[in-house]
Amino acid sequence: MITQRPKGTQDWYGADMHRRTVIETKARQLCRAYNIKEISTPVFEHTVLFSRGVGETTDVVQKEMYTFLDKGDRSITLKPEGTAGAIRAYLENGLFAESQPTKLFYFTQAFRYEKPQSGRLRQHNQFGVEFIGSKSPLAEVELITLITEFIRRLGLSDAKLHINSIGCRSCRKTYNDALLAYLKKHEDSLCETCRERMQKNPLRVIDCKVPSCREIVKDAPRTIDYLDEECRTHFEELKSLLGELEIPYEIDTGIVRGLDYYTKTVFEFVNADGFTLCGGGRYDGLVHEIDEKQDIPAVGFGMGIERILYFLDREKVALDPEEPPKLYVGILGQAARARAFRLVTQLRDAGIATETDYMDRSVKAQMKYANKLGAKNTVILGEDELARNAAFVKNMETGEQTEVALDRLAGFFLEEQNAAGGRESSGE
RNA sequence: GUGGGUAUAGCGCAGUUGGCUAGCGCGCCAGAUUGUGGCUCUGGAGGCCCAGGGUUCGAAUCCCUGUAUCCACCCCA
Repeated sequence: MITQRPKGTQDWYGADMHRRTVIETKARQLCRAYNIKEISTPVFEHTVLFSRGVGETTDVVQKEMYTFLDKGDRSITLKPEGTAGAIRAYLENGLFAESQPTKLFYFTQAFRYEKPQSGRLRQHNQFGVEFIGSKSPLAEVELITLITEFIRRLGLSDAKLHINSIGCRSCRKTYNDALLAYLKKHEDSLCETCRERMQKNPLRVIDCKVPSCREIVKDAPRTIDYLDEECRTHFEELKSLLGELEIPYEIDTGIVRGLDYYTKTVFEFVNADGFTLCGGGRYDGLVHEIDEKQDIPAVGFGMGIERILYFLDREKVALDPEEPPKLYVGILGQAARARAFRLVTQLRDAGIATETDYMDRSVKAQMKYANKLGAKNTVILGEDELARNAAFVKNMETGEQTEVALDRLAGFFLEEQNAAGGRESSGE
C-alpha cells in the first residue's frame, strides 16, 4: 500500500516528463513573445478565496475541493484552479499600481476531488494565462491567438474554438428570470438533478446531457439574446475582430463554464469528440469579489498539460526527443578511476553532456551501455591513455576513431558543437 | 454518485473444459579468446498469479467479499 500513489495522481518520469518539459519550454517562449510574465503562487490558499471567487454554488466548491484545517485551525484548500490565486497575488502585491495591463502566465498543479478517468485526474498540471486590466475584446483576442499559435507550434490540428457570451451580472439577472420562467413551464420533464439546479443556479441546467433535458434546453432562452447594450457590443466587437484576423470560431450557446466568476466572453478549444483542451473567458467581477476596493476587468484561460499530451498521442504527434549524452567516458581499471573522473567533471563543467561508469563494468559492457544511452561519442580511459595523455574518441554513429590529447578533449567537442552551427545548443 | 472492463516477473501480455515444477516478448545481468557498441547466439536473475475467505484430492483458473486500476455518464483541464 505504501508503494501505491493516491487515487487520481500520476508520477512523472522518462519520456512523458520530458514531453512536459518541452511543452513548458514552448509555452514560455511563446509568452515571451507576447510579453507575458511568469508568476508562481502557493499550491494552497485560504479556502475563502475559492469559495468566494469560484462561487459557492459550483460543483468545484461544493464537492471537489481538497480542504483541511492546518495546525493553526485555518481552513486551507489545495487550489482547484489557477485564476483565483493569481488574482489574489496580483492584488496582494499591488501589481495594479503598475502600468496596466498586467499579463501573467503560470504552470501550476490543480486539485479536484473527482472520479478519475481518461484526461481527468485529482491532481493535474495546468498552463494558464491571466490578462488583467483591459476591458477591450482585444484582450480575449490576444489570448485566443496565443492559444492558436501554441496549438500550431505543438503540431496539433484538431482543436476548434467555441465561443459564447454569458453577459455581465445585470444581464445574468434578466436572463436567469427568463430561463427560470421557461424551465418552470417544463419542470415535469426535467431530470431530478436539474429540478434542483433550477432553484440554485438555473444556468447549470444548460449543461445537462440527459436527453429529455437536452430536448427542453434546445428551445430555452439563450444568454446571447439577453445581453445588455454593453455586453452585446463587446461580443459583436470580439466577433468582428476574430473575423478580421481570420480566426475561425463557432458560436456555441451551450458553453456556460463551471466557474461562477465568468462574465461576457467564455470560450473553449475542443476536438472533434468534444474533448476540451483548454477553457477560459472574461471575469470582470472577480477582482472586485476578492478585494472590494478594486474593480478591474480581466480575461484568462487554463490549459491542461495532461490534455495536451492526450491530444498529442491521439494525433500521433512527436515532440523533440531528449538529447542523449554527447560523450561516454569508459573507465578501465581502478588506477585510472580518479583521473578519468576528474576529466569527466572538467568536460561536464565545460558544458559537454558526459556520462561514465559507476558499476565497474567491463569495457565491452560499458560500450553496450554507451550505445544504449545513445551517446554520440565514447572514449575509453585506461592506464595506457593516461600515460600517453591521449585517447581515441570514437564516433558511435560512424565508428571512426580520432586520437585526441586528453587536455584537448573539451576543446575538441566544443569545436564540434560550434561547427554544427549551434543547432543543438540551447534549443531557444 | 451511477454503470462497465481489467488485476499473472520491471513493462506488455499468454495461460484452453480446474492438474503449473506458472510461461512468452521486451527490459535487466553475464558470456561467445584475452581493452571497444549496434546484429546474432548462449546462459542467468527476477513471480505471496491483487487481498481475504469458500468449493475441491488438487485453484492463476470456479464461487463470495474487499481493494486497486482503467473506461463511460456528470462535470471539467
